[in-house]
Amino acid sequence: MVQKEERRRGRPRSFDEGEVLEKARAVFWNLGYAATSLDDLARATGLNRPSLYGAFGDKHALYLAALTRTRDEALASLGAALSTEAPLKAVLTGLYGRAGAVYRAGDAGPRGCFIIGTAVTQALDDPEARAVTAGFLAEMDRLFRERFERSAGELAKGLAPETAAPMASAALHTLAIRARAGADEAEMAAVAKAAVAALCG
Amino acid sequence: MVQKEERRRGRPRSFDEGEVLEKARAVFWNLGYAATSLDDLARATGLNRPSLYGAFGDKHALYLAALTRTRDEALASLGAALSTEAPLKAVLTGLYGRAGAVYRAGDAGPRGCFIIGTAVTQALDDPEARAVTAGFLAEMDRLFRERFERSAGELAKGLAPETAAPMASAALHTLAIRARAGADEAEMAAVAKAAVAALCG
DNA sequence: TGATATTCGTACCGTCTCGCACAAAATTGG
DNA sequence: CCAATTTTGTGCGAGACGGTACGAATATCA
Repeated sequence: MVQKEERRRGRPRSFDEGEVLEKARAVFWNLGYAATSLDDLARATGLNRPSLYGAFGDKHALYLAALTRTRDEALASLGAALSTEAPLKAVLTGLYGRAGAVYRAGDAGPRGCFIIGTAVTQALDDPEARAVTAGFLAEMDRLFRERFERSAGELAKGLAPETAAPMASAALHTLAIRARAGADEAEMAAVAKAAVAALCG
Repeated sequence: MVQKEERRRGRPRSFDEGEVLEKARAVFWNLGYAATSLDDLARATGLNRPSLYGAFGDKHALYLAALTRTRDEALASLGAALSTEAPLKAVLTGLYGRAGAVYRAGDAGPRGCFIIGTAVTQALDDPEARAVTAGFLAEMDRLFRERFERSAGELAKGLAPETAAPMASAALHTLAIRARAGADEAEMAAVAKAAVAALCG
């Protein structure tokens, strides 16, 4: 049974935590961690700084919350896409196409992948961001590898699952980078097609 | 004939512009553009802020100088590596191995590629950084493609030069990302090996 | 209704930020 | 030796930064 959240004692919150986190993430996504100020976040979420602070802790904690949430959502989405039992070529084509569309979206220009576009920069000086990033990359490799093991016959000749997996991840990485650098739809499609060709022959 | 730099009128500079640029780049490389302060740069270079300002302009101009210099150096190095006429497999293996070593170096931890690790984040809000990044990516693709066209027979069966090129670039991108996320030498080697396998069969 | 608990909004603190003004220092030209 | 020119270093100033104290507001509990 679903545990109904019991009413707490004091003044109720005037915002939804999830929505706020999403709006905050959008700002981090556009500007990166370091270039985002608490004022930017307050403006975007509609909250003022003390409320933000009370709900999530300081700026770094808020960023980490957005980061881990993104990691979970992205991996869930990737896992779902890879669990469909269509031909591998079709699965990958659809997957890369949808990823490219996400990477090219954004209110302030195409913004790539949140983790690759912001956490990688942050990773050197921020052990927690680095850990999330490393876990994200490893899990991505694992999901690809497991799918490739289930349909190894559809890989390009001579390509083992554990060899194809990091290259399948690499295709997503390069799409994320190229999108943020301003690649147009044609280039994104060409890269996606090249990845499928290299992986499936 | 080499134009001897004639002595200028006033007080001579007490520093070498190239060395300063290199030290400044190291700071940007570790922290990213936004998280780097002029004080950080002054401390690392030994100059004080007004000298830095006088020689390069503001923080953004200094970053762009470091960025374009890195682009030029990296592309020259890649071009040189790809112009050796050894077997393609050997060329790529050596190239990815050396790139991985560079990406794993750094006084404050493995720092990846300067452009991918800092300019990609910056790209969304900074048209000049985005332009340098986009040019870097395009030129990289071009260098790979031209080399592949010269030795198309060594590519994996069914892989065209213009298809293999973006994936060869993607391998460098993923190496840069993984290094900054803390990948150990074994993972870097495995990814490099996987890239060669996917490209050369 | 009154006590308690939680959140909200203003207002503020100390610190750091970038960029520059200004005078001293160091060199060349005459 | 003096004028002209350029760099150097101190030091400042206006503003942005992250973070918090505190009282008002809004809810539940008894």
